[in-house]
Amino acid sequence: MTDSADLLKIYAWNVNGLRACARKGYLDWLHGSDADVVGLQEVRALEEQLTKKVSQPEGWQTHFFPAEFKKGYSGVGLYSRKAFDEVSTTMGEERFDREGRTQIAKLGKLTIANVYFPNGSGTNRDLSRIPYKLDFYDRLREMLQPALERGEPVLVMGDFNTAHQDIDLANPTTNRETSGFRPEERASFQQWLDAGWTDTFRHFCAEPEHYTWWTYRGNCRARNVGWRIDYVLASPGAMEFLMAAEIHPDVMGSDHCPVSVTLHRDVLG
Amino acid sequence: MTDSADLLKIYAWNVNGLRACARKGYLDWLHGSDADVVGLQEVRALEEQLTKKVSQPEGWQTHFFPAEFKKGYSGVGLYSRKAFDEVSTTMGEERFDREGRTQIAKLGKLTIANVYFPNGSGTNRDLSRIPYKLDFYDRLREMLQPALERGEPVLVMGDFNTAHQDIDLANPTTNRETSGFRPEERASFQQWLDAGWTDTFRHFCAEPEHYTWWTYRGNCRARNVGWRIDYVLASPGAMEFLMAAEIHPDVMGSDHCPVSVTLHRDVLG
DNA sequence: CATTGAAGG
DNA sequence: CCTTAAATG
Repeated sequence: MTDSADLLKIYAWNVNGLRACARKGYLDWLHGSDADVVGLQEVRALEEQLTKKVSQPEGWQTHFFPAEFKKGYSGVGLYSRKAFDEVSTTMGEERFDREGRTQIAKLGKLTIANVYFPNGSGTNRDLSRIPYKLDFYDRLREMLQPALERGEPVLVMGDFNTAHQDIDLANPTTNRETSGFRPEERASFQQWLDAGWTDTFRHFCAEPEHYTWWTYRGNCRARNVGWRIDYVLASPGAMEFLMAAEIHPDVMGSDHCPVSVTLHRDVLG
Repeated sequence: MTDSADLLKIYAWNVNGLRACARKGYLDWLHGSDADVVGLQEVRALEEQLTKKVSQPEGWQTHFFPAEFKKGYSGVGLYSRKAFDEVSTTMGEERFDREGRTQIAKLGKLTIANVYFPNGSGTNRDLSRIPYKLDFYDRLREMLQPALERGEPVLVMGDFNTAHQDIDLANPTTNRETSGFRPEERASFQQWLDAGWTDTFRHFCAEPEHYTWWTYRGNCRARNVGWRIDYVLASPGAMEFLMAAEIHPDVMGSDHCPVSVTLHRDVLG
């Protein structure tokens, strides 16, 4: 029998600007949540631009990794009730590291990669950033693969900016050529699964109409015209401890909603 | 005896972005007002960016003159219940005309110059735009002087971006070096009076603490820490018909408030 | 402390 | 449709 004290709940949320999200109640959500760890994407702020209540909330350990080449762009952040043993941010390539996209944290034996994968759309709504996005997918996967193969528990979570299959977006047909659902992007996502990672939400739920992002345009969220582009992937070593995977569409504050996994605490070793 | 049907009421208002001002009730003010003519400064929009209710309100004739070299910058607009006989916008120098600062309208014999005088502060909060501002003052004054000397009724109204005397701002001492109250700017304003123009508000009111602009910072408007930088100047030919000059500090929607003059309708000839 | 456009999403 | 920064006031 497992009671809640034995559980570890981990969230990933693209907040689309933490300052804006904070105005809409981020701290209420955080303090009221059952989260042990929260990974944010698109923080879009330097730590010093945040209020102290947001950057260092009572009862939480935080780490921020902003983009260094452009203010207000990208950026990831981690919150944990218990201090991480280690947080690293390098992918070994300056072109990835400078965009504030990746934090890899250790909590006991568990590795948590909090990631904001690149958007494939370039400056003029073109597809010019797709090669960078695919390279990023490859580099991170190659980086984490050894730990997976050693049987370690690893989570890769965040905004992948790709819907995997037709079931993962409301309008697959009209979006076949749209960045985020193009064949090469979907194939790149598939490579993670082929390499042994599990899409934790799909592990528990085969139903359609579960999305994590809705454009602000045209009232899409109310109509649930969305995309599932935020995921928690788990290595086989983490799957042994996986109790649940959820999407939280009722949590407001961003155009994305949080996603989560619940693990048995034994995953920490 | 003069009743209200014999009066002509003319307003000038720096709206600090007409789209923003419209969100805060500009049309309610306009339709509820006793204005015959309204001159706006800092419209900061092309006519096609305005809603039709704002750009062509029922019962009003309108003319807009935007800056042509930068979107969202400067721009003046005129509203009149009765059609103008003529509206011209050129000062004869491209460097002035391209910034959308001046409309000179004729209503019968009355000439109304609706003007957004340049701010003296340059890009880096420096004083680099003061020479341009002073040249603008000179050019417009020289342009209008012949009509004044012919005895015609002329009004020059709008945001002069200069407080004339100590009485015209809450903190004269600390602002002696600030653009808007520097000696050379005040002298340039004084030249209008020396040339025969009357500061209509001061004609009726010698009291201090009457301001037309308050910075949004630090709750200055509630504390009435402001500047009188919006004026209606009248030629001797207009002064003959002047009944009142007012400041309307209770009209909200901008960091400036409207100013007005009331003339006898005989000024139209 | 506001407004605006631009880039990015 | 929304966030952010930069220019401007």
